[in-house]
Amino acid sequence: MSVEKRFVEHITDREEDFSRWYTDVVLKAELADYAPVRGCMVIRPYGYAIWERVQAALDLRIKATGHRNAYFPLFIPESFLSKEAEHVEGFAPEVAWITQGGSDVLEERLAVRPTSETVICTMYAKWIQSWRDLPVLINQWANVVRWEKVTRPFLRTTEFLWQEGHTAHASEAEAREETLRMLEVYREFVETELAIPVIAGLKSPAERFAGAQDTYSIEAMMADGRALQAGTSHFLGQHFARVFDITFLDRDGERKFVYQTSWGVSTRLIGGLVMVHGDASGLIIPPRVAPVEVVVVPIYRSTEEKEAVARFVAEMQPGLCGELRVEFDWREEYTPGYKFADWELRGVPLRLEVGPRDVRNGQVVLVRRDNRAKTVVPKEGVAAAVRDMLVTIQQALFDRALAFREANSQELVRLANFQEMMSEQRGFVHAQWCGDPACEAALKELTAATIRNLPLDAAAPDGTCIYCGKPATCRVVLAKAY
RNA sequence: CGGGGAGUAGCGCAGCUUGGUUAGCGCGCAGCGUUUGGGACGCUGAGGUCGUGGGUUCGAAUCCCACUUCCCCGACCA
Repeated sequence: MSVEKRFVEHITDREEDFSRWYTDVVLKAELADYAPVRGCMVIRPYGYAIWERVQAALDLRIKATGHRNAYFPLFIPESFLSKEAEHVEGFAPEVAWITQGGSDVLEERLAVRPTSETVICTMYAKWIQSWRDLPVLINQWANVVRWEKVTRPFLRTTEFLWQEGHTAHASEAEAREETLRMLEVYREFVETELAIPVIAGLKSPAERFAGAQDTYSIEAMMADGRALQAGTSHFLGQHFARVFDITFLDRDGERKFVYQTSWGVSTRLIGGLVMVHGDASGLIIPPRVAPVEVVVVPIYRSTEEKEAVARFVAEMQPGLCGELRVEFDWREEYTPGYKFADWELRGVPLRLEVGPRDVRNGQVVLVRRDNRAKTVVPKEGVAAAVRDMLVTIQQALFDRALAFREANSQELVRLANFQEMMSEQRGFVHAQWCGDPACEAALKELTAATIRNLPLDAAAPDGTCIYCGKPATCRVVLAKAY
């Protein structure tokens, strides 16, 4: 029996059934639970604590790039949504409608926002008069509703939490710069805080956001080799400005339409976190977003031992608690072994064991969640050792995820090899493309994989389209996606 | 939205084919005692509108119809 198997009793085997493993972990680690409403979930305190850390870390970056938070209404009049044809068409199938308020049937239906472009644009038209009013850099943290047919906790739920940034600029260049700036903020944020390596790139026209001129995304590889879109940033051009009449008087005395962007990441990131770092024992949370960084598990038999351990822990406590998120597990009803498994399931990155032996030797045992490596450290150096180790774990998780992605990525030029790869195993395929949507659609039909994006850091194309064999115009990453 | 599977105690399941007394089992939960360095053990105990609604029947967890929710595989989306 493998080490993993010996330690795990209640979770579906990850290799056997990845989907069930995912659901088991989300439920058993108490990140979320199914709500009594179709497609909806309850984010439980532990899961919400992760979201709060994600929010805090991202909000800091959003503000550092000059944006401010605001809040727009949940309800959007139907007429607003209908104004931009492409936009409505894109969202129509998944909009929830309010037709009645109290006992009165509404004259105009209200959409529960699937995204807020239309309300925000309506307000921007009112607020923007002069070039002096630009740029407008606003972000909102909100819930949105999309009536999805198939739902899964965190990955796709009817209602989800996200942040949506909406900006307006005087020039195209400035708006394009903003679009890429925020994409880069997402890339850095996801890689630094969530330890998830991503590929930043341009979406193909077929995968573009409804109403956008260009859509960019960051794409991550899950442990089953499938891709997860972890964030998007859109250059909206003047589409919405024209429809919602957002104009300003420029320095040259001319009235012009603004250029806009929008960008967002959602609670889906938590699903990604689970699927990238988790293992057979459950969750592994990168230290920087972990609600609990270190769990202290005391070990004792007799009352005397318990008291000795308690004194020992109390002496360490000031050094630990100052800047670390620490949990002390003094529960009487569970054995240490149970607690080990319990906190591993919850993904706490570092465990600190203190038993009679450690008290005698003036030491503690540190156990890493990611590789279960044990280190004995003297009591005096505990806080420093813990801090160091958390940094190490954060990096190790990123490195492991990156190595996994590379091991499951291939550069392919022949269609047959692509089909073979997608049928036997999953992963990312780097290939070249002629840019014809017909080839893209045919590839999807053939392999179930889609063009995830056109990586920004890719070299210039120098070959032929993997499907039609004509000269390629770009390099793409293909994968089956969530 | 199409195809398949499922809903019985907090969780995992049996019972249903062939309707018939108080609907079982394991884990978990509560109390007490012994335990505690990788998911401890004993004893005692609590816990169920059998997903919801309707129908058939003297009688339904079991048979029939509708609805609903979840899971898996596809088509659509963050």
